[in-house]
Amino acid sequence: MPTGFSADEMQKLDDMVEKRRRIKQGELLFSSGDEFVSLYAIRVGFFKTCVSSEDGREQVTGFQMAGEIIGMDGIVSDHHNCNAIALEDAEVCVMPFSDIEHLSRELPALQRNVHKIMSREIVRENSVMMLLGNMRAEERLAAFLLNLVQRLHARGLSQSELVLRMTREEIGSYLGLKLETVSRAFSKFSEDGIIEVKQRYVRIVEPDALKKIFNPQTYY
Amino acid sequence: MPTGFSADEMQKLDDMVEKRRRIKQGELLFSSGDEFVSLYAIRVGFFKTCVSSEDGREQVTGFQMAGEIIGMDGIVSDHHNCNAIALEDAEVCVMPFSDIEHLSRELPALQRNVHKIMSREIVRENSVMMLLGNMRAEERLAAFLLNLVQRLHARGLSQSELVLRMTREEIGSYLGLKLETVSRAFSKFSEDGIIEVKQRYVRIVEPDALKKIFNPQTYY
DNA sequence: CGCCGCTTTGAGGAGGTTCAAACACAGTGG
DNA sequence: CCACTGTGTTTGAACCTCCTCAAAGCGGCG
Repeated sequence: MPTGFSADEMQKLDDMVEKRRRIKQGELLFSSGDEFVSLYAIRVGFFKTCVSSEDGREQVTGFQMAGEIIGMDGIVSDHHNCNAIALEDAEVCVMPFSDIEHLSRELPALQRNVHKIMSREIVRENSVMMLLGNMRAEERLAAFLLNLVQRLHARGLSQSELVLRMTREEIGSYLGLKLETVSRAFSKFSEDGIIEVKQRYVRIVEPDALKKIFNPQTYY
Repeated sequence: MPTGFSADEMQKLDDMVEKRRRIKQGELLFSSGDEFVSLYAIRVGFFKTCVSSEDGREQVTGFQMAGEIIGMDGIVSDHHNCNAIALEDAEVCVMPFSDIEHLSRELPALQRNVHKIMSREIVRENSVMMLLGNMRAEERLAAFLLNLVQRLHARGLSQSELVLRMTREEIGSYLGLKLETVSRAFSKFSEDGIIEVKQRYVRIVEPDALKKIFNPQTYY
């Protein structure tokens, strides 16, 4: 949240986000069909969101980490349209959406923030569509790794090392690939000396090579 | 827009949407990088939105018709993140976003509406991700046709006949397929007697067959 | 230790892409 | 009026990437 609020306003914001909820690894924060009541701000932990078709196919629609907001899919129909699952033990702030709407009528900065968060999600999904529609397997994985490490770095973590919170299958689902294809791409990057991989641990040795794979043209 | 506004409120809404803009076929309503000022409500016509990567690949992110809102991609960064191109001569209402934010502080129903519109876009993009990540070519085209005809029907048009406003290439870009693959899928549906196709004209002869292709499980 | 979930690797196959050529249709101008 | 042109579409054949199926390997945990 940006600053620029008075003490009184901060108090109201604090009241809104006072409620916490813990979710253990593997448990659902909410699932498709649940009544929509609140948005959730992730305090600690790592989530995936996924939708499933009636015939049982699953699509991971995003991975969310501390500081990010989830649940906006529920606003349109007053019911959630995806599942949110904790990939590690997690804690969220429960923010009742009616409170958010009420408060953001008084606090233009909060209103603007809510709009930006939703717009950011729209833009993110646009770039995932680009990924899924136009890119080859290795380009997708390169983009995925670069995005993850960039977000982790913004949270004070390393920009070259990370521990994946999700399985190859979940990465594959997000990227529109099978788990074997993801594994092969990891192996290829490793053989080429671009990354070091050991199970969930990944170290990015040649970030520029990764960027070049993600976006070839820029480097011609 | 839903009703439930007083006469005074309606006047304010009218003032906000008074400004119109005409866009000829092939012209841009806005393009990536443009400063974000307004959302646009389509009054007449048909648009596509698309993003392009630095190496020139294009991804159509959506097709929008009369009654739908575009431009929400611009909120997050105060600059648009995609191009909006008219696929036929069109007219839009220009709705300055600062006015929208100002008014929606006074009108909870408007505020709620703005939130729903953005949430709807997020949910729509989720289902496109499912399409791109999990479905085969014919399933994608079936889903696309069913979605189009359903939206047209909601506007009082036929639920079995439509004239496509976009090329095979644009459909392909949206669905993550090449234009030849789209063409072949049309031909296949036509051979199977599911649809009749003549260039841009399409008649859905067997909607149930199309639904079955889109979602096999439901019909087992 | 031995089980279980996850990952890696290989071989073969399928769906979609690429390249190429012919066709349909609308608009233009002789 | 009709040939001419350009854009968009259809169809075919060869190819390539990714998927499928299968088996083995790794690592954590009871």
